Amino acid sequence: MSEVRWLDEREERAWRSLQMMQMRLNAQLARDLAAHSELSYQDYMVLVALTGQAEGRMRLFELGHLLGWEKSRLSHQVTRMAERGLVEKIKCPSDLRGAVVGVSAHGRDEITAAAPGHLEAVRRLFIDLLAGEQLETLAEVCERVLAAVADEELRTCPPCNEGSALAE
Amino acid sequence: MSEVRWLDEREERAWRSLQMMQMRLNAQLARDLAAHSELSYQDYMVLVALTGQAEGRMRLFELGHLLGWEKSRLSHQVTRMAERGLVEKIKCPSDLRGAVVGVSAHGRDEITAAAPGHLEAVRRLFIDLLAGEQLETLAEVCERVLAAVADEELRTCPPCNEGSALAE
DNA sequence: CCAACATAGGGGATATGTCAACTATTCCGG
DNA sequence: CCGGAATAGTTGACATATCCCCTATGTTGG
Repeated sequence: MSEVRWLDEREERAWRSLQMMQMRLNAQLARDLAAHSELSYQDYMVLVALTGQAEGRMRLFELGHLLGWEKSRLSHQVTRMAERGLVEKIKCPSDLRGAVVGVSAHGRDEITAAAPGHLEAVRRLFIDLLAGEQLETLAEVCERVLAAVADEELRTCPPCNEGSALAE
Repeated sequence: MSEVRWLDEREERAWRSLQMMQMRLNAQLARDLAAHSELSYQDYMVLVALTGQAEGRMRLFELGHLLGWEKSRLSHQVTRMAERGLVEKIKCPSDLRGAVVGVSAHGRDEITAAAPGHLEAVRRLFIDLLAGEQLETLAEVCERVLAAVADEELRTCPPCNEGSALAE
């Protein structure tokens, strides 16, 4: 049980500005998307993932992995999108537990209309502000952190809660 | 009306990994906090802000600026926290429109108990994974983006909606 | 002093996220 | 071929966020 290592000035600055950026940037992009289309940011991400697939459709759990979403969130989201006619959901013939989601014609129209504006916003507020080297460093940082998080998710989530209770 | 400039591989990688990291890292930190304390991540942020103040209290709108939250969100959040006894809210004597929020004794206990564990998680999953230079670059990137977002917020939000309807 | 506007905050309706069951299949070892 | 574990997805309750409008004060120019 060692001393608490508080963040020093540089660490504090990086951590705080990252959190701030996340919140503000996402909020702004979401507002922008909402103002120029009928899609929420989440709708947009789902449609991007689907239209990137060969036939514009994929298994729900694959979509979940791709987006990094929990299955429950995805299920609710897809249900809502299906109600609005943005996607279609059918039972998977080869695995009766499963379902396949696909973009509908309407969904394609919406994403096609929204994508250029959104992309522009992403460039204006993010990509085009940064030098190539900064993008490079950023990606390395994110991937490093992502790996650590994935590692901890494994150790904490699925079959854990047993063996060694850390400090309880 | 120029061509759409899609993201190239490097840009795509940086943007995608950033979004992925945001989601996963925050989710993991929130889960960790929930598992080891009675506080949500949002509760934690409010309490950190308040305990950083001279008397452990501040005006609601100042807290809002500090956290970068919208007033409505903050109002709901503080109301809930007050119901749980984590903070106290009183009318501001010098400005009858306003309110002052302060940490309660219970709130102090909770954050004191939760802080070391959370800080450790932040180090384990983020800070300690990165070199000093990476932290430096990250902070610069975030601040640059933040400035652009703040700028756009000004031009888009408060007294806008008039003058030139973009494409409607 | 007053009218018009700005600011601080509240609150409801609704959209979305999270958690913890729960069902239906599929997979696997014997 | 069977029974148990794993997997895919759903669902309802509840927590939280956002939108938009409402009230009460302050502030200011005439």
